[in-house]
Amino acid sequence: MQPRYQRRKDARPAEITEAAMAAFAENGYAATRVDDVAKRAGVSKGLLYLYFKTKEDLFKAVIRSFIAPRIDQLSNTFEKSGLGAEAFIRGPFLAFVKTLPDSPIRILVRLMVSEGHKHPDLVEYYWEHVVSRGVGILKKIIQHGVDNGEFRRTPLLDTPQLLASPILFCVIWKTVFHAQDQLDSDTLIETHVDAMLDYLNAHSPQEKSR
Amino acid sequence: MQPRYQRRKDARPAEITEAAMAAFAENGYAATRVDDVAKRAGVSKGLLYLYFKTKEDLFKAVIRSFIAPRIDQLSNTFEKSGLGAEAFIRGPFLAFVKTLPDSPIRILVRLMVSEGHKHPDLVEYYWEHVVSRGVGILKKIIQHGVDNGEFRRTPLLDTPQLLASPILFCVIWKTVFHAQDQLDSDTLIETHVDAMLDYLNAHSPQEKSR
Amino acid sequence: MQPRYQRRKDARPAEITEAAMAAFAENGYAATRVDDVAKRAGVSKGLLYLYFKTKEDLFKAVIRSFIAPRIDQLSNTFEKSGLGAEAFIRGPFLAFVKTLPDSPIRILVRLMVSEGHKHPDLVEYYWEHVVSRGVGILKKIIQHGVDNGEFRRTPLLDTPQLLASPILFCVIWKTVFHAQDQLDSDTLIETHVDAMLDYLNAHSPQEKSR
Amino acid sequence: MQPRYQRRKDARPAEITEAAMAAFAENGYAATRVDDVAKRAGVSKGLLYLYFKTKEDLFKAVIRSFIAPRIDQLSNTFEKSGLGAEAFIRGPFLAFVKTLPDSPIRILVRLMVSEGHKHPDLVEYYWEHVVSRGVGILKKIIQHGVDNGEFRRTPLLDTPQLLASPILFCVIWKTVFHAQDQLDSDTLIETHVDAMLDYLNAHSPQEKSR
DNA sequence: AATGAATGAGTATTCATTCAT
DNA sequence: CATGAATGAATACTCATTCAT
Repeated sequence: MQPRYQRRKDARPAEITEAAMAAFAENGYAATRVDDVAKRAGVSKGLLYLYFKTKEDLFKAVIRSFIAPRIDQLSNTFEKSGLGAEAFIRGPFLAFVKTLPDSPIRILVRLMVSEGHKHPDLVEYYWEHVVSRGVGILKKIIQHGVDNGEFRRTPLLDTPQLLASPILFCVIWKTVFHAQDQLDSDTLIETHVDAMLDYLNAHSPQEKSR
Repeated sequence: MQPRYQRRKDARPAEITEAAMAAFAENGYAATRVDDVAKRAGVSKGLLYLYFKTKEDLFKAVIRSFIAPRIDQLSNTFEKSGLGAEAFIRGPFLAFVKTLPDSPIRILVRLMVSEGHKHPDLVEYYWEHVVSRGVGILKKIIQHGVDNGEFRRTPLLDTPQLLASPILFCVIWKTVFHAQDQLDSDTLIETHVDAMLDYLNAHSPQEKSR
Repeated sequence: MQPRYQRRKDARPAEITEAAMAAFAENGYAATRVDDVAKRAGVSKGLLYLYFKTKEDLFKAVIRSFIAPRIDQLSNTFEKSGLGAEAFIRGPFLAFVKTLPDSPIRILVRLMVSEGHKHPDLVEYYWEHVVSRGVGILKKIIQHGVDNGEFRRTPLLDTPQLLASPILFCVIWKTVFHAQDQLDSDTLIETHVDAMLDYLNAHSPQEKSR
Repeated sequence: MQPRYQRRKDARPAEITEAAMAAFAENGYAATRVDDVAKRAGVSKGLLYLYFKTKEDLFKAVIRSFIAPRIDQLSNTFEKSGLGAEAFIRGPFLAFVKTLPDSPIRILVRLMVSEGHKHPDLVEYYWEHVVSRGVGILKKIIQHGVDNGEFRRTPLLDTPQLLASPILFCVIWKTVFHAQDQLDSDTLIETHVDAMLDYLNAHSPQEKSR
């Protein structure tokens, strides 16, 4: 009958979720009004409640919409690339990582920091699906470097997230100080990676006592 | 039980501010009820409003109470120490930095990330009084190392905050994933500093062309 | 009992305004609770705030609802009547004026006296739309009487509101002393008009030196 | 011991009452804060409550402080003057009446109109001590004029307050429209008195049927 | 499916009043 | 007498949620 309506039916949840993402990103959870989300999505409040039972429901849907399948992709890329650890880090890894500070992940980080406390299940969810896997991949890469003689055995094997730490640093810095400072995140990240690789390289002559 | 009248005008603001700090840290700005802050402080709502005109006022007082005078202290320490750059970084700097991830700064960071958006003046305040100064000190130390031949000339001169980036990383990580993971922030920070110093050291034979 | 949903968007504002008029009339602005207005209107507080952004908004709407279009009507009546000034004053004018002391204008007067101070824009509004026009009509009538020889030239041309002053007098008197005294406002007003016309009449032989 | 203190002790209530009068005049009863009154009076809130048990108490004291003993004085003046009714009205009465619209009575009127409703005892008090007596004096004067042949018998004998009605009119007008219009109350009152006397004069040839 | 009028519990803020000092 | 810190009840206003249409 009314294809216009039917065609949109499937898209509705996503439309609302996107509007909500923008709203939550701007104001945080508590300060975001459901009314506003509905208005942004061009939908009535009533309809919104048809798709999401509560405001919290909507919030969770927003957070979940961030699942980064690229994490697994990164893992695959590494295994299929046949590259050495350093080459992979300097190549695909660095390229990927440099895109993050200006990606929508900023929103996710902001929301997790602000609201994570109240939604432990979401934190758990992200930990399991994204973060711990990411850390696992990093560990695998470093281990691979050690195994094939590229890298020394360093404490980085126990805290591989150090390799990716500048991402979080840049995201936070940009989120908070965007008005005060234009951080050159590319350079910062590259420098960090350079330093890490120096540190990891087995041919480095210094004694790393600790 | 408690005497109704305590007549301790001077201590009150600090008492209230501390209670508010705890409350804001737990729930964020919007989700914190003034009523609760008053209760925590063992004070009536009315009294709270005698000292702070609005909830926002209170919030700002909390944030401002974080001024880290230790920043300047660090600067002084460096200049008076007579230590070389590396020695200073490995010594007093590292010691100081390792205390941060578990200090109340966690709260500050959380609040700045969650609510900074809404209070640009506070962000500005912190930028001016704390962050930009901190960055300045880092730069001065590195520059000193370059000047006296300890360090190579690297991009770290332009993004000195990289030296301190793990602090923010650890704070965020612990804030969000305290239930999932016990991050060994000491090791992470030490490893990072080791790596940075390797990278900076002039005697390092590699070409850092980048 | 009452259906929760009445869906009568159009009538709502007027219903609320009327309830508010009664409440404000009874207690004045500050002492009227929005809750009470809502209750009187048989409506929830929330709905009230859907139509009026603030309590002051509501107050202004109430005051504005008093616009007396009869003012202009009076002017037209005079011009179309073809009556002489005295005949008009003794006829339509007197009839109209006698209705006022017991009309809802009492409320308006009370509110303007009590709250006018705080709402200068409302006073201005009424001055412009009602009072100054009313004074203008009075002046026109008297001037007409002078022009066609009915009336002498008297100071009433400069203070024509004197002709209508008993209205305000009666309203105030009744408002304040309703429990102490039953003022016969009809007689008072008629007497006043009689006196004014005597005074105005050109054939009156006395010298008005003043 | 402390004559400074003791000397003021007696004056305190009056000082507070005056400050309160100013405050109530500006804002009305409900919108006046006891704090403000105390501050205006240069006194602590606690002391204020030592003299006046409640805010309402204070209000009543303010209102009562207005008792116009001049009312009785006017009555005496009339009886001792030996003047005829017209001469008295044109003389001492007019002079007295013309002072009123700009006297503090404005405040009293405003307060009675705004708050009288809530304080019937005050209204009663004023009715008995001031207003009904004033009306009585007016009636006596007019009656005297009738008795000695100066005046005709008119309905003014039943509504003698008409003679004084412009006072109230001017007070209200000035209170409400001070920003819009500079009413020449002297002229208005004089004109009104002229007209009333014309009307009252027995030698006036017209038939006053009503 | 879609709307938006209607609800009411919840929150910031004010201010008369008290009372330890 | 005098103070002003302290209280808490009262009140304007918001917003998630419901439901007749």
